[in-house]
Amino acid sequence: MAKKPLLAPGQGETVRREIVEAANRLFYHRGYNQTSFTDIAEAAGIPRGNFYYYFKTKDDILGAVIDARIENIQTMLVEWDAVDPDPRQRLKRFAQMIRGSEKDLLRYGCPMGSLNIELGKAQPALKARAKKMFDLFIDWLTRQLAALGQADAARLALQVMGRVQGVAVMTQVYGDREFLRAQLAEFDAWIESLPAQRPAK
Amino acid sequence: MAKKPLLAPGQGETVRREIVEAANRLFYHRGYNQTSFTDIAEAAGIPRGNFYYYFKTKDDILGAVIDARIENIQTMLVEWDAVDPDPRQRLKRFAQMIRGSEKDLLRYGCPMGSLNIELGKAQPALKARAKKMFDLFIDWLTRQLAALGQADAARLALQVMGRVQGVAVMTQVYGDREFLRAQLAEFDAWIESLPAQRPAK
DNA sequence: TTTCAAGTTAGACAGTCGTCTTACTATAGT
DNA sequence: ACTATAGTAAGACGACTGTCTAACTTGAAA
Repeated sequence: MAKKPLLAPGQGETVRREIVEAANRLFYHRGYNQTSFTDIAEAAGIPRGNFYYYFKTKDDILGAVIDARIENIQTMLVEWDAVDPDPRQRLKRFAQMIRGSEKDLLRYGCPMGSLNIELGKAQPALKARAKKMFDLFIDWLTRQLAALGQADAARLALQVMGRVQGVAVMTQVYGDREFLRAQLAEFDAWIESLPAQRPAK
Repeated sequence: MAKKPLLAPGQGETVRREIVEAANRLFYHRGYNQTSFTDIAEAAGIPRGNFYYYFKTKDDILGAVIDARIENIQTMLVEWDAVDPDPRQRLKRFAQMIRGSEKDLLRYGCPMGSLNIELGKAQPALKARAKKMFDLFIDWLTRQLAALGQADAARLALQVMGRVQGVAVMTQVYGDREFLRAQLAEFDAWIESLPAQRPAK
């Protein structure tokens, strides 16, 4: 519900954002459980004590981080939809976005996948929230594939996402940028190969 | 080199094995960084103090766990090769193995993938060791695909492994056993579709 | 029977973790 | 000028972390 700490529409809102940004970065780079309050406070440039004013628990921070990621994804997807009316071009933009984060992918893997895997091991409540990031992409992919006339677009979207996740894992495990590029090229080709219209029944 | 703590060919070797087994299970279920010495000692049923006699650091335990996993994988692959001379049947056995760990996959993801992702974030030395588990499968897959006459078998093996990893991630994220089964069925079909001989040049 | 290494056990160690309390400063409305 | 409130800052809290020491028990060789 209320995202604000108590009832403050003041200046501290920017501090709060800085904390979330720092935590977001650290959770991605080191993992959630491997990031401490002290780490975040240092990265955000605020004393550790000030923390509790904005977030009561570490889980709260993760909640805020997930919310921020979800919002970022949503804005991104809305923008894609606004810029490209053609679902095929939108899908290509999706591949392009992955290319754009090549460097991070090699080092840290997929931010959604790695977080979900970490939380899935022993923090079911937190994982449930993190899963929503996937939902956004899956729904968006489903819509694009359906617009291209694909039957069973939802199932296909899951498959596509799975393929992307697999590529992300292998890319991080082997630190192989060529593999990533080749797989993305294949993905592009696959997008091209999709029929333009609903196939004749 | 020396796997034994000092120079002991005595009884404590079984205790050592129990520690490694308990750690192996816990690292899989909770993650490496999320498992404490105390956890392992409790699970292995030995007092915490006895630990240091067998392993000097936590990293040492992980090393032993990885070694154990590597040995398990190797024995498994050798057995597959011994039982089935046909590479196609061997590949199906690979799919069958994944089916057999459905329950664990749903809850904890792929033990190789999740460990590599966790260690890849900030423990490069340990990750390098964990990567060897992947190497075993990749090499084995390459051999089977080459035996089936596939050109560029190594690249294809990477792709297959990537696909499996992607399925594992999605399976854990969505806790969807039907998705896993469907994907494995498709994998089986793909294996069947591979040409029996080297294609005419 | 003595000896000595293999293996066991309890607990100390310093550091870090997430959490929380308390006192402080700044500022805007009255 | 006074007051209420938003926000800052320091540091204590008990629990837990990985590591390490030192005293102990066992069992077999000498």
